[in-house]
Amino acid sequence: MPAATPPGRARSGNRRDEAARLAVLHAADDLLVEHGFGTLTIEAIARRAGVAKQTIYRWWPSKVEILLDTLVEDSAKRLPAGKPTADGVRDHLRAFARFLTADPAGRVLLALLAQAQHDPATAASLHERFLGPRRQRDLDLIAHAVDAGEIAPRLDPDVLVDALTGPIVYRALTGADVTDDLVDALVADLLGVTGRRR
Amino acid sequence: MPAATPPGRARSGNRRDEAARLAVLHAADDLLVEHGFGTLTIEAIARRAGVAKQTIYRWWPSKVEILLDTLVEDSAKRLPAGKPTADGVRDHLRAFARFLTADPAGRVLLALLAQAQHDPATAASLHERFLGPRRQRDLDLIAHAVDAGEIAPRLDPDVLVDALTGPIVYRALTGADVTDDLVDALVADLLGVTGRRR
Amino acid sequence: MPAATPPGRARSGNRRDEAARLAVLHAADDLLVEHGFGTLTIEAIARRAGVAKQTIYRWWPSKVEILLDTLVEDSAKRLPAGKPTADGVRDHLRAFARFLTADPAGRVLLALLAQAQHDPATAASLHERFLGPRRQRDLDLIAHAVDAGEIAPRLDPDVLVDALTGPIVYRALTGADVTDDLVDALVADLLGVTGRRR
Amino acid sequence: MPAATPPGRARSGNRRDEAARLAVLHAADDLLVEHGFGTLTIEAIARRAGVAKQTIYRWWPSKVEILLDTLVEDSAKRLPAGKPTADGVRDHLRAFARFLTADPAGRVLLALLAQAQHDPATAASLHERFLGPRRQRDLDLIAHAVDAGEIAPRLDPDVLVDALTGPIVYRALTGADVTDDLVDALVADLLGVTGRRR
DNA sequence: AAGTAATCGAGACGGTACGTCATGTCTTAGC
DNA sequence: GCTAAGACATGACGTACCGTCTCGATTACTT
Repeated sequence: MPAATPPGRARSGNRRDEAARLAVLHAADDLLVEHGFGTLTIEAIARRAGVAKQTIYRWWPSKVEILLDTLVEDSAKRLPAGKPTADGVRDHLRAFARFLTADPAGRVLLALLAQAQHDPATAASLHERFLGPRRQRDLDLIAHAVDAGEIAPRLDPDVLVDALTGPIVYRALTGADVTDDLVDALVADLLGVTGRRR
Repeated sequence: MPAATPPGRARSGNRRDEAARLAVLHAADDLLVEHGFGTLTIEAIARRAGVAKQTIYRWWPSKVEILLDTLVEDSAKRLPAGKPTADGVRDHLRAFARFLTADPAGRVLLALLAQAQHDPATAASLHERFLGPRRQRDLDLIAHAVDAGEIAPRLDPDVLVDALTGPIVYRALTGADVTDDLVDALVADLLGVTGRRR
Repeated sequence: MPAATPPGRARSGNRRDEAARLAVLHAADDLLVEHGFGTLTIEAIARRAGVAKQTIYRWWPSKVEILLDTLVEDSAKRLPAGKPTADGVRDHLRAFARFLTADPAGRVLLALLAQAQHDPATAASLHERFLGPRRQRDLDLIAHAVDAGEIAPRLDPDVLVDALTGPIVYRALTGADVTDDLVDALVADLLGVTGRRR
Repeated sequence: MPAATPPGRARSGNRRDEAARLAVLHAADDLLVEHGFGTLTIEAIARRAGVAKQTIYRWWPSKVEILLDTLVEDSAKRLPAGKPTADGVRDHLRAFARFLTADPAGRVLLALLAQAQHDPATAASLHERFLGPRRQRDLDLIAHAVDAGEIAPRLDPDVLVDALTGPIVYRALTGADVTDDLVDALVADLLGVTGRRR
């Protein structure tokens, strides 16, 4: 039966095992959500993923990079680019707030932001692979909205991004909830919405 | 010579050794600043402080509580209450920004905020001993300034506190600098300064 | 009851735990006999002894030194000094042959002699702690027997010791048995027994 | 140019590669002499021989068998059969002593004899491929010399072989030197040389 | 003044996880 | 069908800290 699924252990060979890669990412994600970063050890990930420790060390330099991989993949799915309108910016921030507080992948971001305080290498990776690109996208979004005459913020764009993102992240970090009302209030106060949209 | 200082090891006895307590706090602080939270172990603190491990375990339930002790003591010295004027609020935030980015004790706060993401017990302690009291003092300060007619914010006080604190903390967390200009811009945009000021 | 055995866990403190020391020695001995040197790992010894790995590393630099400890202690019990007579030398060698082939501690000696081929450090330790002293005792025994006129070997003492020990060890190493008859034949041929004997 | 030596990697095909076989044997031999048995790993042999690990596993069941191959090939070259005279036996033993102490292949024999203590499979292979045949040749040599009236040993041939071989091997195992004088003394004392010699 | 109690430095203990290495099995792909 | 290359599960290595414990010395409060 040439086309049948090979019985038992059937992958492996000379090339990277995609199944193992995914098993590691999912195991890391699950363990983080279930037991927190503190007990998230390489050994536990390996056990949970049914993968050898060495397979993890072969492909990832640290558990932080595993989490970054999951963050980058998950955030790409869950955080689509916003439209350059006042509503678009508001929805973009609402989605980010929900991501941080309700999505497992948001827990990953908070954990990495935390770990970055303890470890410069984590800080560098996090900036390069997530924070930097995201900030650039936010800046672009705002610039486009300004160009379109949708918003007229009084603050410098570089400050504005942090004035919007900072409170949301800070609330998430301190365990407070981040409601749509809160996001809307920030948007209303900082964006200088023009025209018909209140 | 019966009254002479005994050579070598000389105190100890029935009461808590204040010198040991201070040695532990300073050792923890120093090690955090020098090598980061990652390598901050109880054993390293004990070594650096010249104290037995058990002496630490007798008085502190975890290294987090050691850091909280240093944070509470240091922040009381470095973060005096602000005056309920527009300038007072501005200075208060400027001092907080400087504390976070330039003061060793600020590094402790960032480390604890980070650790709180990994460990609920840290989160609880940090709220109870630092974040809660500080937020209350911020709310009081703002309320007094509003009562005095110094400021007229459009945002709800509870949101306002995070709108001011959040960006500062977020910048510190991401390693960006927090200039007086940035603080001033936030203050100007969010506080609705009245009267002679601006 | 002041003389009673302390209840529960009663050892430890800042002094070495004799129970742990013995547990390690016995575990090593047992595992060697049961499964051989190849599977004798520090981890297995720790598991079997119910002891932490670090406790082993604290006191022994390698598994070889553990075995040497058991060898030295056991051989002292099982290999009493012989009397400086022709019969004494014969009994001494018979006991050694039995030790090598039938006694678990003899297995330890063969394993160490083997390991010494693979590792110079083992060779050095084995000489210092066992082979050297034993050779000296053999030389003394022979010298006394010669002085007493009990034996009159034609070979130089230094050669004689190896001429007697070598065949016994070699037979043990190659898995052959070492009978009393074989020992007696060697003794008869090499010792030049004098006087009333034979 | 079809007949030219292909550049770079060039042989292979569907027959066993003799060059690879020799490379493995030499690599094993070299590594044993250079770094000892302890660091002699399959991976190291493969690296040194410039051969894939699997190529080794395909042809040899263990590193012991690799060494046995080198031992059998080398000892055939370096240990010619002795002549059935008193001098022949003496020269035979002198050559064996030199083989053990000075020849790399002798180191291989000692290593295998050692490994045989740790592993019954090694013991079996070593007996079958080296020790057994060699013992038989020794017995034959002695029997012929006795028949020829060259020697008249008092010991049983089976004991005699070990009485001659044992001390030499034992000295080699314990790192002592094995001089011609020592061999000659043993021969003189055990062989009962007759006739014109001595 | 003797006894009691809590402190301290020291460090051994049973554990868990670390990151590295070698094992022997397997697959891919070139010749 | 052989080869080199190398991914994989397994498991031991020796190290670092964990948090608990026992020790012996020291010093203060009790009677």
